[in-house]
Amino acid sequence: MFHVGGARSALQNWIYAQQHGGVFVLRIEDTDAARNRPEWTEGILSAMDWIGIPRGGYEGPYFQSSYADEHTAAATRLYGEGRAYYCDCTREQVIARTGNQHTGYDGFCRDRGLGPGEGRALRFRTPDDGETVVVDLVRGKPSFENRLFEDFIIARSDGSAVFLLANAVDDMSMGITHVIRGEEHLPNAPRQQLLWEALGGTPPVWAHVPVIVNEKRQKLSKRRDKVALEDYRDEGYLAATMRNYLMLLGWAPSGDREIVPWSVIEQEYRLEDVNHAPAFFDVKKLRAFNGDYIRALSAEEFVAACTPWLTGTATIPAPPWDPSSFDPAVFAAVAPLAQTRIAVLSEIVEYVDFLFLDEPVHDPASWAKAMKDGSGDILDAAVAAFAGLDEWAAEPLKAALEQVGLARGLKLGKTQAPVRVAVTGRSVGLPLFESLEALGRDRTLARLAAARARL
RNA sequence: GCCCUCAUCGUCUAGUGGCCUAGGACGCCGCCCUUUCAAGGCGGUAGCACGGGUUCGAAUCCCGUUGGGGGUACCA
Repeated sequence: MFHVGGARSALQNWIYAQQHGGVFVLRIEDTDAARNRPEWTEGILSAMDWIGIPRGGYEGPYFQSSYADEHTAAATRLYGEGRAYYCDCTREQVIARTGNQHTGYDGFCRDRGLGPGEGRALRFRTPDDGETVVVDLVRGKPSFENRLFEDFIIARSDGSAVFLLANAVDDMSMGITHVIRGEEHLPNAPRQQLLWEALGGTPPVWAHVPVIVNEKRQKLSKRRDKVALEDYRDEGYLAATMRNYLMLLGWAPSGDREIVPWSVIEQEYRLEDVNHAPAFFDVKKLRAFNGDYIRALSAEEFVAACTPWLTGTATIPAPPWDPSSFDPAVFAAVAPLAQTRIAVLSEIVEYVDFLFLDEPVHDPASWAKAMKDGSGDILDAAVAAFAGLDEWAAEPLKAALEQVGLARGLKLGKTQAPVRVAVTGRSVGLPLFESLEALGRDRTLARLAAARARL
């Protein structure tokens, strides 16, 4: 699962590295073994590749868990230098002493001189005064009062390092100069910076980008929101749409433009220009963008783009028809008509299913609406008119049905309704006569007759 | 609670003291086109959170209020 917020961060890192001749380093932060699976990495890499960050285009992936020895060594060093101390307090004991769940650690073990041992975690001795100023590309120079930091844990009682320490150590050894990530990490920046300094390094430049929120203005969460990039991909959002839209959250290219080639974004994107407020992930707008991107495809590209939904893949469900009855030529003939009608690729199936199914799926509401009195007469007349056609093509079919309507004082819009439902099963769909042409004479006539019999 | 942070149409944004009677996009509404539905064309709706300053002049600068978001784990 690759979170859309993560995708946005990756894109931002990728662009920043490109613009400054740097390299984007991908590190999988898997220090919490209980919450990580090696196989998840492949999903992330392929999702990144899909959205435009090719394998090989970055350094890594590195796995944080494989540097555990370095992390431990750093912890030991910090302890040896008196920058950290062991603590055997449980959370409950701390709360009992402070009487408050939110006040943080009270420094109880600071000067107890405890050595390593069972049930003892290592805490970093934070400065008692002064302030830590972080250089941040999007927010300027946020400063934090050191006395407000609790002595946070840097190594668990089993000796393993936690995120804060592991990151500082890895960032230093990997020569990280810029850390571009979500705003939720802003409070971590000064702590990590303190660690960098304690370890003798020069802290990086940070960039904390506002989070993406849902309609309730809460940070997009895996639990309640649709956040997996793969889900959007499988629904039929184009990669180009996705990366364009993601970069537009909190930022806009020059001029009154929104849908722009990736090259423009690569050229103009500036973290310094990113808005400071959280942005709502608006799927309606995403859809609209995707529709635009789909319409911009050439006929060939559109057909190719639809293929996964026409055949099914490991992650995209197979269409409702028998694979052997799918005819690429027939699809190619109607594809341009569908191109202006769908906003996500998965919708292609319902537009063309009548061509490949033995029987069209009859939508009850459409049937009820179209098959009113007089429809039997229209169906009969249509069968008669169509059957006598020399050439089975859209134009003559249209002319024939117009005649049927003319004889009854009906506009084409009215006359075509029962025919459409009889043949396609639905009251809305592709232009009717082109659909009939693609379906063929025999099947059209058979469906018309079958519908007539059902009345 | 405490710390950090933010605030332009419903939403995403343009705007960096006069070009703003605030521009674009999505959404929504209407009209045109039309074999359904789309697409397309045209038009409309709607906003500088509030209160004080500073200034000849403030959406733009300062202060406060209110409201939002993030963090506050032996998670990352």
